[in-house]
Parts: sequence; structure tokens; C-alpha cells
Amino acid sequence: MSFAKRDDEKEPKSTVETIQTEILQRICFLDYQPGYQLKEAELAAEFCVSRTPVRDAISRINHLGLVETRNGVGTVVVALSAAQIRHVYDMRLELAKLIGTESPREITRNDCERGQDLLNAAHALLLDFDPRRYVEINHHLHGLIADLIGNSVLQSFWWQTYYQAASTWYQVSLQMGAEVAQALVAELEDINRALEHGDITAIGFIQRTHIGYGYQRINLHLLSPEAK
Amino acid sequence: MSFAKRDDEKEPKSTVETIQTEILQRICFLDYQPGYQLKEAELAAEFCVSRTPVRDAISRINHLGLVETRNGVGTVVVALSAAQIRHVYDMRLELAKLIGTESPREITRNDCERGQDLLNAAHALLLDFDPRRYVEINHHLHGLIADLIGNSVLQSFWWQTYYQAASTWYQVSLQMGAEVAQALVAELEDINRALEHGDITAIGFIQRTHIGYGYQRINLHLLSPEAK
DNA sequence: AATGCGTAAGCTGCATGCAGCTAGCGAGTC
DNA sequence: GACTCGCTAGCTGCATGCAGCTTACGCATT
Repeated sequence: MSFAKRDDEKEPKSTVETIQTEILQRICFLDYQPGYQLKEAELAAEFCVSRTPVRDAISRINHLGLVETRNGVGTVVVALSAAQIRHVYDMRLELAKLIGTESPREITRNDCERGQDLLNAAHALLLDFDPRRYVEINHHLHGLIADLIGNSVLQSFWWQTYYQAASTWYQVSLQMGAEVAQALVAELEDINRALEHGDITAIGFIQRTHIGYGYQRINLHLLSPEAK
Repeated sequence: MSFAKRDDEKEPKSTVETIQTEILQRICFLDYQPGYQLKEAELAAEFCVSRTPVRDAISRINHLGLVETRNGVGTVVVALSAAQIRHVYDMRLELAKLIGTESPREITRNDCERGQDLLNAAHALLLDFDPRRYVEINHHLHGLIADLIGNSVLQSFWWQTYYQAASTWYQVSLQMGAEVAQALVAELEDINRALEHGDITAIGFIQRTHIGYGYQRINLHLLSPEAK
């Protein structure tokens, strides 16, 4: 099981993996919005490589369903339908319940420190909100929790649904602004409490709760934007 | 969500997808056993294409964790550890429970007929057992059930765990012989009953039950072969 | 002015050649 | 005889060129 990608792991990643992660982040952070056309030659020039590794990276992202490549046309970032977003969130709700049960690993002192760092960063966000920073903190929080999952298959699935859902978060944060920061602080406080107690099962349920909240926000601000 | 692969869909598949499916089946059917070294040039010659599409196909299979590519060495079929097999089965047990709940589609007359065909094929297997035929029927049964899943993310995950577990089934069928055919007949009888009643939730639980039986067989015959 | 067609530009899919890496074998040395 | 070093065969990673497909623009016709 090797597809649980992390962007802060220490070992040097291959060229293709680097490009893949970069493109993925640009999609999640909405640098590439739905409908944007990725051109292999363009990306190849930017990363100073040939089209071959770029093609490879895009081909892998295809598996997540975030882009669609058509011959003679190009690779476009897909706009997930309301039904697909619901499917992703339904699965995340179910997967969250399994985090605590599927052979988790022990919580270490290091985990607690990472949680505290993230909480501090979230507090800073309350004073000076920045959508990109918000998504970055979310990203690190996801990495922290994914690391606790012992079942490698579940870990992989958890990452896959994360990437599929991430861009919607960013859209919401653009519309709601600092409001989402408060929700993030609340989530991190809950999670830090659970980390201190070494209670992974609780972390799963906390995640499940806040995923539910997040989906409510998406329903209000994306799928029914007239209610804004 | 485009990675729910089927080998019997009607639309013409691209070269890369064809090669990918073929290699995947060879791994699942143990034509390529763990440790076998896939050579791009060799496969390219066999499929009468260049190394490029073969590389692409192998790269995609990498996501399933079934092969591992190392520079200068080659691509070898990995042997899943006992822990990984357990992880896959644990996840399949959980996913099976969701089949009936995550927005399934309606059961049609066609589904029932496909189920009957498979049952007949399984009955034939009782008289003249053939391990490959056994796996093929299992494969079609999986396709039938995966088609009933309405949640595209769950459908994708269901296929992913299927490919990760399939090769272990084949190993067991080689050791147990006709015995597994009886289990397959029993499973298909249960599933056909549920199909006739249009009860998808039941199908999920039936799958869950028989996945449990399958894991027991694997524990007996693969992970503790001395108990044979 | 509207419509149909042809053509060209731009993109992806694939083939091929070369560079870099790895492993294994054999010669040389202690 | 055992061990070490170097070389070579074979593989993957990447660059580049060409063919095929798609789209859009412009021109001619009605």
C-alpha cells in the first residue's frame, strides 16, 4: 500500500511524485479551478522536465477522479457534481468511524506536539484569516490523523477521500471567511484533548462529527448558494 | 470517479486500459506470482506496442500496491504480508456493510439473470473443478454486486480491495480444490435469493458473511499452512 | 446575414533513443 | 581459499519526434 502520499515526508521523492503532489495541491487549493485545462507541454516547461514524467503524474491523478484526459483536447479539472460530493462525504463519515477500530497505532508525545502546533496556527488564523493558510492547516491535520491509522488500506482510502473533498473546503472558506477558522479551532481543541488521553476511538468520532458540520457548510454555501 | 474498472464493459477501452486490465488479471490469477519480475520491454513486445503505454499501465497498478517498481531493477509482484491481507479483509468486511446503505441502485431483471447464470456456472464447477474458472466466476460475481453500488466512491473502494484480495482466493482454491466451489454455490444461492427479493441490504450482509468465511479459509490454508 | 465546409493550429497518444542506476559475475589480491 | 574491486549486461527514467485526433477560425456559398 504505497499511495498514502505525504508532502512533508523526509525521504527524497521521485520526479513524478513531486510533480503529482504539486498538481494535486494546486487542484485542492483551487489554483486550478474546475474547467481549467492542464497542458502537458506547459507543465513540462515549468518543472524543467520533458512531457513524459508530467504525463505520468497526470495519469496517476486520474485515479482520484479529479481530472479527465481526452485525446486531442487536453486534461481538464472536473467539477464534482453535488451527488459525487455527497458520495465522498458519506464515505468519509463511514471511514471516520473506522479510524479508532482498525488497528490504530499508539499515540506518541510527538503527535500531541503536532496537534498543539496546529492549534496555535489555527488561533493565529482567527486574528488574521487567510484561506490558503486555512487549507494548509487542514492538510497537516489530515496528515496527523492519517498517520494514526494502522490499517494501511483504510489509510489509503482516507487520503483518497481527502483529496476528493479538499477543494470543496477551500471554496467554502473563500465564501465564509473567518467563520470556518472558528470551526477549525473547535475541532483541533477536541482532537488535542483526545490526543492527550491517547483515545484514538474518540478522534475518529470527533472527525466524524466535524465532517458532518463541514458537509452542512458545503450544502449551505456551495450547493445552495442562494442561502448565503 | 473513473477507476471502477470492468473487464466486460462494451465501450472500446484505450490501449493502456487494456494492458492494465490484462496485467491485473494475470496477477490476480497468479500467472504472475509474488516475486515475478515484469519487464517493460517484454510486455511491450507481447502487446505489440512500445514501452510507453506499458509503463503507464504498470504505473497505475502501482496504486493498488500489488507491484513495486525500482529503478534499474524492474517491477516485481509484491507478496502481501499477513498483516496487509488482514487489513484488506477487515476493510472488505466494513465496506460490505455499506453496500446496502450507500444509495444503491434498483435491482433489475437483468441482475437476477446474471445471478442465475453464475449459479449455473458454479454448479458446473462442482462436477468438474477448475481453479481458473472458479476465480472467473468470482470475478463476474464481484462485477455484478459492484454494479449495484450507487455511491461511486464506495464502488471504487470495493474494486480496489477486490483486486488486492483476489490473488489470495486463487491460492486457496489451488490448495482446497473443489471444496471452495461448494462455498461459492452457497454464496450464490444466498445472493440470488436476495436479488429476487430486491433486497440490496441483504446482499451486503451476505457478502460480509462470506468474506468472513473466505478469510477463515485463508488463515487456515495460507497463513498457517501446517494446519492443512 | 447566416450557414456549411475546409483547413490549420494545438493537444494527447505512442515510438524510439539515450542516460543513469543496479546487480551479478569474474579477475585480481591478500 | 576467501574477499574485494571493477566491469558489464539489463533494466528503468527521461527526452524527443512523429502521428492522430479535436476544435475553432475563416472563407465561400446561399
